[in-house]
Formats: sequence, structure tokens, C-alpha cells
Amino acid sequence: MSNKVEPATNSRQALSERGLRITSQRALILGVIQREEHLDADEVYRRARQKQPRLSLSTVYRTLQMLKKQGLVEEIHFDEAHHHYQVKPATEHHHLVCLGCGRVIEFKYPLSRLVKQKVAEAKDFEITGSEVRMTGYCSSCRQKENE
Amino acid sequence: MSNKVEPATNSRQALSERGLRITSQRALILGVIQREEHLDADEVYRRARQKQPRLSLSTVYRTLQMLKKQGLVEEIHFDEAHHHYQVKPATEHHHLVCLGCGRVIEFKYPLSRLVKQKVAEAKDFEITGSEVRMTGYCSSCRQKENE
DNA sequence: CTCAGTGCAAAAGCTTTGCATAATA
DNA sequence: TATTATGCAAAGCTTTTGCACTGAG
Repeated sequence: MSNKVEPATNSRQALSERGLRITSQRALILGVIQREEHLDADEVYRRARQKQPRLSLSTVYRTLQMLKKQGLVEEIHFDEAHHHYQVKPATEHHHLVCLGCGRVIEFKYPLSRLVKQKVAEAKDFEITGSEVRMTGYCSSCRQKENE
Repeated sequence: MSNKVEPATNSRQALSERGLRITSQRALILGVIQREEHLDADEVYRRARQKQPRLSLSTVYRTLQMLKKQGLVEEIHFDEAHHHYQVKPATEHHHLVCLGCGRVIEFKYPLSRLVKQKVAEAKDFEITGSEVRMTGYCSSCRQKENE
């Protein structure tokens, strides 16, 4: 009950505490990625432009990069040539990427906390983010192959 | 003792079994990535060109992509805009990427076999590759920050 | 001999950057 | 008002592709 705060509020606070300005563009972009997970830059752009048509793609890139640097957003890597973004999720989940159809399936991965701790200790490394990404073939793609 | 074969031989076999030609370029590229881990395409290119100056960068990209499709090579994703490659390692290891200095630290991760099995069952997914990537700050970067 | 693979050059993304303008604190 | 952030356009990267030629099988 103590630190259950509206995430948008949280992020705004984090920004202004660090002397960063809260512009309408940043608020909008933050809203978009809070509403929907692992969008790429262009998808964020297209959604945001519906509310603010003069928004530029460079602002999207700059904002995403800034949020990443501030630790508010994670960059995730599917098999493609570009990056996807998500606000740091409260309940950690990771990704299964199908090499056949490109579909991305999420899975919860509760062991990671333990693993993180062990790795952090062993390597004297402060871990701020983690991504588990597995590739393979989903059931429907395997079926197709056997026809 | 039974299936401990020279990896290069292994890969060549795998290719010819699938009706793919073994050209001097492919042999060379395979050799390069067997000798050194997580190189990016351009690094592979530069090393390979020392032995075969007429090699083209497109061939490197095409070969790496083909080897990935054949499951002989894994694509790994550091924080940069391009991909790195490694032959599928016998002893699985993953990566810790320092956001301060960019250094990449490897770590062994024995739990993954178990996790893979569980995830594969739960999601009905055939897993062919996995990558665990953690980001954060290494000890020397943390020290610098506290000075 | 045939067709898969290569080299070259050009195209096609995604992402970054310079600079003048606009907006926040 | 003093900066910081934005928009636009152009540049910069990595990666992909078309096409004629070469070489493995």
C-alpha cells in the first residue's frame, strides 16, 4: 500500500527530480508505452501522432533513449533489426520468439531474482535490467512443417 | 567420447547433408567465428579478408544468416545497433553488459536447461536457442561514479 | 553442365545529428 | 529569460537485394 503509485505519476516525478522537463511530447510517449508493451519506435510514433500530429520521429527516438538512460524504460531485442521498448514491468516476464512466424510469446520467469543475485555476487556487478529471450518454433509452425 | 568431433567437420557435414555447398568463403567464415566469439559482421569481414581479400561483406551477411537458419550459429544482442554472432557453444553461457563502459562479461548459467524444459512444455514451443542478457554497472564503473 | 553462391553497387531500412525555432521552468 | 527540448531535413550506420559472373558438385 505504501508505494503503489500511478506509474505515470511516478515517471513524471522521476524526471522532474532529475531536472528534466516534462513536455507534452514526453508525457504522450510515456502514456503510449504504458498502455501497450514492446512497441518499436515507429509504432510508438504512429500511435502518438494520432494525438499530436506534429510530433517528429526524432523526438520519439530521443525520448525513448532518455527514458532508457533514466532507467524507466527497457529496450528489448527480438530477432529483427530494430529495438522494442517497454516500461519496466512490475512482474517480470520474458520472451519466446518464433523463428517461423515471428510471433512473440511472453512467459513469467520467477527464478530470475535468484539468478540475478548469484550472478551479481559472483561478478561484482550491479544488475539493473535483464532479458531472457528464447527462440524456436511454435506449435502451429511445427505442424505446418509436418504437412 | 562418442560424439566429440572437430566442430568445423561437424558444420561442414551439417551443410552438405542439407545440400548446401561448401565454398571457400563459407569455410573461411566458419573458421573465423569458431576461433573467436561474439564478433559482429564487420569484424568477421575484416578478419576473413586477411585470408581472402576479394571476399565481400554481403557474403558475410548472407553466410551468417544461412548458418543461423541452419541452427549452427547464434545471433546475440548486446546494446548496440548491430548483431553479434557465435557458433552454438557446448557449454552454455550468457552475457552481462555494462551500461557504463560497454564491457561484456560472460557467465555460465546451468539452470537454463530446466527452465527451457518447463517453458517449452507450458507454451508448447520447441526451443532451439536462448539468450540471457543482463545489463547494469560493473564494479569499476560504480567506483568511478562514487569519486 | 547446372544451379547455388559470390561480388559489386545500389537501395533500403533504422537511428542519429545539426540547426533554427518553440516551449518549459 | 535562460536553457532545454522539438521539428525538419540530411547524414550515418548496418543490413539487404538485383544482377551478371563464377565455381562446386
